[in-house]
Amino acid sequence: MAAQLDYLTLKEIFRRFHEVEPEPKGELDHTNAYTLVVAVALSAQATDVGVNKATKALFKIADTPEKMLALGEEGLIEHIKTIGLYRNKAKNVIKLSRILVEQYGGEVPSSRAALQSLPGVGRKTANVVLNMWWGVPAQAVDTHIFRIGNRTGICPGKDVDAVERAIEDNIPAEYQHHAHHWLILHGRYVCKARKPNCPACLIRDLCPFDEKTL
DNA sequence: ATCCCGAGGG
DNA sequence: CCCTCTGGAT
Repeated sequence: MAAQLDYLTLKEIFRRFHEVEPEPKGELDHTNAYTLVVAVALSAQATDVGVNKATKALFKIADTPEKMLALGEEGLIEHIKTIGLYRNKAKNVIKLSRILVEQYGGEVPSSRAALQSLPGVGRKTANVVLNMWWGVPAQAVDTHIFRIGNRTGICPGKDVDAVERAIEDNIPAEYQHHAHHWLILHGRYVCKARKPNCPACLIRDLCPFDEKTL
């Protein structure tokens, strides 16, 4: 676990991220708050490319909780069988849809507590929805952010909660809201798990990892 | 700590 | 073959 980078280094790192990509977006396809929740829930331990492939047809016939309930668990499974963990995910999406209809008037709630009470929605998924849909500077720590946070020292921590705190406590306030997407895209395309592409890295000169592996 | 679990890459 | 992918519930 790399040591926490200092404030000025972090400021320079995010200045560069912002310069290259002022408005970073996620890559999970969705058409409304409901399909966003479902897409993020489906994305656990799966690639967004794989999730998008499955939800393309699914969201054409079930882009509301009511329609998802009409489709049913078995019908849903047929659409998401190509995604990992599909049995648990199908059960959760059906249960979650029923709760949205019965307790939230078919709408997606805007509080973390309400989101996290939904089956299949934990802290990470709730934070993604809060950030992307409700504009809250919530920090969802996924596999990429946990890895590169520790590898680079941008936001190190022994578990995801510690990494989330490292982000909130150390990343300059003006970059908090978009930090999630800058970090995840950097982790996905450059600072990859297996073969990090250090020569193509925007912050190579500020990273403690590269010099050890050259 | 363990289970869930298919697709894609190396 | 093995590893990784925007985790969550038990």
